[in-house]
Amino acid sequence: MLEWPGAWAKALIKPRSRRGGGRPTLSDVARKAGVGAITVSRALREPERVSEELRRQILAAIEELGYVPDPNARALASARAEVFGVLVPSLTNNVFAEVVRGIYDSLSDSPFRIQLGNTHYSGLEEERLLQVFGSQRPAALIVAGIDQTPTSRKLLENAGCPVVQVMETGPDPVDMMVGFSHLEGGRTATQHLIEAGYRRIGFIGARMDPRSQRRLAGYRLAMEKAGLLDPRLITTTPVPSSVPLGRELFRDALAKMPTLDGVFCNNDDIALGILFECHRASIDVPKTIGIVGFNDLDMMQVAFPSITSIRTHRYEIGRRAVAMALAAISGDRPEQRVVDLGFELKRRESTAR
Amino acid sequence: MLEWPGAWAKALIKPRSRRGGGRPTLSDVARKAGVGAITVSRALREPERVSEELRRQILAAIEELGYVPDPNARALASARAEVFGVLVPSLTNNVFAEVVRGIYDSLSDSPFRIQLGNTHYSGLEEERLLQVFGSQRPAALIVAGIDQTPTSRKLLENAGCPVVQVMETGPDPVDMMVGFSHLEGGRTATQHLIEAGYRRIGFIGARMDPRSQRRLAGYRLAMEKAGLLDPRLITTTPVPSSVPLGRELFRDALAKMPTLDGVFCNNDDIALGILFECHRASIDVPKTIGIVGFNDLDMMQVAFPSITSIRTHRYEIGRRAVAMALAAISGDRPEQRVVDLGFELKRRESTAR
DNA sequence: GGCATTCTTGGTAGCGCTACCATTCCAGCC
DNA sequence: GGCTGGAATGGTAGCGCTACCAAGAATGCC
Repeated sequence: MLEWPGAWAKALIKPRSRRGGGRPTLSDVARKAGVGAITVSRALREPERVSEELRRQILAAIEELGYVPDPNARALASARAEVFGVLVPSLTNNVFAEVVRGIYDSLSDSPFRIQLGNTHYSGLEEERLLQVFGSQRPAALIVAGIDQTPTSRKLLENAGCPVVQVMETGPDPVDMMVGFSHLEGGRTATQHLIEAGYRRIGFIGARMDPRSQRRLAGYRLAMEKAGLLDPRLITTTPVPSSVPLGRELFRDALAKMPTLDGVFCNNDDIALGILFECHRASIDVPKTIGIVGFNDLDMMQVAFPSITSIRTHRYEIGRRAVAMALAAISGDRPEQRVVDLGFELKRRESTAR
Repeated sequence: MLEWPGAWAKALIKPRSRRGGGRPTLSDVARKAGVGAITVSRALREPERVSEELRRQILAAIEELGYVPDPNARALASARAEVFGVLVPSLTNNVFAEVVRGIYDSLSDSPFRIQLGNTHYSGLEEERLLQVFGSQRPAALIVAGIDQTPTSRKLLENAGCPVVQVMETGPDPVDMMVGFSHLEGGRTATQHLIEAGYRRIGFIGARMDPRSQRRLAGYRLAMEKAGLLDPRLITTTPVPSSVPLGRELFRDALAKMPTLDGVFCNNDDIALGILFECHRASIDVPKTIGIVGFNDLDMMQVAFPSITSIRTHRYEIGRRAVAMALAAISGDRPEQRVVDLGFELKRRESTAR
């Protein structure tokens, strides 16, 4: 049955109903413009290699049909997706949100999409995401931090694309780095408290990720040098950071060491929690206690009293990372592979004794 | 030249050097497991349709080769990418960051990736991103807000996938909605101030996006009903919201209306800026001025005095949006297409007169 | 004028995967 | 015993695009 001659041919002729909603494809454009498909492809990707004349025709056809290239087909054919993979440990932490914003803003006018991953501060999760991202053959990878697990590091090295580690600088980049020294930041903050005349200076830190650990190391160095270091001055917890937690930790620290006269905080959330607790307990800032934060969120300058903090250039880190990756993609890898954007001590009322 | 018989055949045999770094493909797995390629594909996507025996062999081969499916090829062949498109107006606004976090957390164990877009509160940018996202044939779209332009709305309707509008509820969903009524939130906040005995209650708002407009509308309703409405009580600006801006706006409001005795703020950042300014100017909160914020960031409860705010369920909105989209994808579209997650008035010291 | 060289354009063959259909095999039934 | 129906498996033909190679046209040079 169905052995009549046309059946087989018919099946060949009908190109199978368009699976996707029938959106125009590159060859639709080519047909309309009266050129070969490959020429349309070129007109889109390397316009200078197509004659003025044809380019206009092709652009007109694209306009008329409302053609939009299929990124999946493009990625499959070229074995390279126009995607930046971005890995951050948190989406709600304002610091990373700003880095991500810098990345998005820098890439919004480019053909590149962004694949954002949240590692939840977990090395294992980072490995998993790197695996997933790698399967997409991204154009570049931007990862937060420099403390990748050996597995992650290998994945990054074999990614076959530019890699930028952000937020920190360090001695041994996988490829490129943009950030600053958290250790120096911690040292500077602590130094400032010491110079302002504080002596029993505590370190209070939540979510002690590697960057916080290095801030703590900077604190230790400064305190040690001044002969002020006392382990009881240090209060940390792995619990995620928040303003309410700052209050709790400050109470703990005070209970442990009632003569505390200054605190260098892990970050501004903690600092703010401490400030509020000082208000509540009628502890005078900066007279009785000096407070220094880290990151300098914009609320620090309007807090009352305004809070001294280490200003970090988060947005700029994101932008710079993209700029470096883009340069590497287009062939001229920047000769300076590790960029230190530094930080700035913002002296404010909370340490103006 | 090169006319010896093997030349042509050789070119056929050698499958052209692997364009991509030679990672294993589905047919490598199939060969290793001694089955057809399609069976491997099925074992991955519909395991129950493959016999126990083969499934084990295939899984072993996958393990051994370290095979990872290529999402681009998959998307191209099936005309459907395993991608959720997510559009938010801001990446740094804590509120949207929490929604996005909810979405990521809900999707982290699924095969779905997330394509995040930042509209910068611009309708035009939203249209552009919708166009771009649409070209990827996403599995679902999640967009913030209900005030899409007609073009955006059409793009959403023709997206050919589940669409969830989040953050707000409204009468006319494109497809599904999860959120709450900002108008009711504004009304409740204002009502609370009135009941607490405040009379010259100002509205202070920055970045007056549609949601803020509706909060303002709620404020108007409550004030009007109480016979307290006076246009000079309202201070707004299109400038992006921030804590420092809250301080500025409060000063403006006070200059305009020195007898102000309460403020309902657009959001918690503004409220915090006002609180700080009150401290600085020695204005007693809640005695001289009552303050109500919106969103209830966790710092509100530890501020001194703690700040009354409207608690919104941002994280939950993200999770719910994903749950609804996932249900729709798997065929059983939830019968309740508009989900109101409500809000909660958190009474605190800042309005405890 | 002949020939090499560059510029433009096109054809062909996949990229890695899945939709569609075909085939095989076996249980269950009249 | 033959037939139906379903389950398990496989082959084939693309999805929409680009890499690679080839060919023709235009240009330059001796």
